[in-house]
Amino acid sequence: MPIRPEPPESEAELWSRARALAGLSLAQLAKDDDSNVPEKLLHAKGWVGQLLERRLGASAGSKDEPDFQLLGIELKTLPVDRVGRPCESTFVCTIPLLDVAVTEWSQSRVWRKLGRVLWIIVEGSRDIPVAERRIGEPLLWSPDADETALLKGDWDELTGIIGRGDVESITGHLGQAMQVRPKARDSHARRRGLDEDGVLVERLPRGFYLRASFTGRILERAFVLPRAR
Amino acid sequence: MPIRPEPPESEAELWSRARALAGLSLAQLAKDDDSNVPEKLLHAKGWVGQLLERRLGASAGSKDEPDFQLLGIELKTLPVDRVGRPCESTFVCTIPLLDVAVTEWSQSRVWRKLGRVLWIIVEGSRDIPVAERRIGEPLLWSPDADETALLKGDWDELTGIIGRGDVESITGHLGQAMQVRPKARDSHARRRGLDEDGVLVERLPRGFYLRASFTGRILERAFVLPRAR
DNA sequence: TTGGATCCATTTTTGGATCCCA
DNA sequence: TGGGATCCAAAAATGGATCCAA
Repeated sequence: MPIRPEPPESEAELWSRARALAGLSLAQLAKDDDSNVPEKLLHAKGWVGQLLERRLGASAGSKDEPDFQLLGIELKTLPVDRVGRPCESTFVCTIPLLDVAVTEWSQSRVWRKLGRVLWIIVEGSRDIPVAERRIGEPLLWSPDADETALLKGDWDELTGIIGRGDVESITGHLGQAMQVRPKARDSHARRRGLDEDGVLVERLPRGFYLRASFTGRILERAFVLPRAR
Repeated sequence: MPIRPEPPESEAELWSRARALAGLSLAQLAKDDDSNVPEKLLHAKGWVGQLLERRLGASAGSKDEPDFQLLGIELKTLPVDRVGRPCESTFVCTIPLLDVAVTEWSQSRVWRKLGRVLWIIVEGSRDIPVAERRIGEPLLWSPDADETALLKGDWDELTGIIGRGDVESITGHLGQAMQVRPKARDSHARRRGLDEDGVLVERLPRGFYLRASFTGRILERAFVLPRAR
């Protein structure tokens, strides 16, 4: 009897569901889900995220919409180390190489996804067995003015380069808060893109990712600084 | 030990392979393929075409290229009735609703596919058991001036309507040689298209098809008229 | 540390077409 | 009768991310 709730009908309902999970181990969540806890995440990289999607009633599937469609809220799990700092970057979305350059920031997939996010903190240290890792506090976040400016700045810089057909020159070093990195089955994967002359060519698929340093500051703002006041 | 040849390296090699199949039954082909002959094609609509792809060494898979990539030749099976007339229309390609209107005929997927076609005639009467249906003569065809003009005329008319956002007004009645018809899992399927104002909307996916009357004339030109001279 | 590489499940798309009722 | 509806297999794309060598 797996627990598979209907989509939450309000932000308050989603929030209350998320609060109720804080402190539970992944083993406890998996039991209610009738799914087996993998020993390692190497061959189950999306397992934690999908477990939480089911448990919280996310409804978007693989549609290009926020996970909670009714509420316009995106769900992201955020693995943290023992000190509470993110151990990984956070995938945002794939990059439509053909038209990202003619898309306005306000109409972009990045902005649509990041406008409102339910972060679920999860222990991510590799020396903790997956089953014993615990869910932390949830955080309902929208970027403030500073964060929005950072993201838009990176967006403009990176999509500008892509629009010039120079995506191959982009490395993960670019972007203060958000970077562009490969997002593919492997380094041989190819999708259609544009070269410097606007001609169709095959390119390695890319995605936008939030740097761990950026999500770390989000957590600090929410959990650390308020207490210090 | 299924027969799975390498792609043919010349038109002559492909032609010789195709000639060798004339007169064989589908059961005989299936035996060399280690595949079972379906009783009806209702739930195996693409079976004959894929059987011949494997047997002849087609290499494009589901890429947007001619089946014999090296040779620029498209493979099409053509089911005919007892009198040798096509019993079905022939699917050409799906229609990229977003950009077909700004594509030149000479750069179109239709022209790339139909520039050179290896037609394999197959008995298609429903009262002949699938296993007993026989392969007919192959035909290596390129459209002549008249056929090209017909196709380009239909292309210009149909893509013009689509470009105006009027795809919903198109029925299978339009087009002399080539028509536009639904190409989808069912009538509820939707893809992105443009409305009259150029706004993104969800539309039923469509494809280009050759009318049976058009492919019938191709066969007449190749097999009937020469003998009558 | 972290940028580049990779992994799984599921959905969507593509290419192969034929079915069937008004 | 043929235009609209539908069917399957396989490949590609998407959304979920973590791994690991330098």
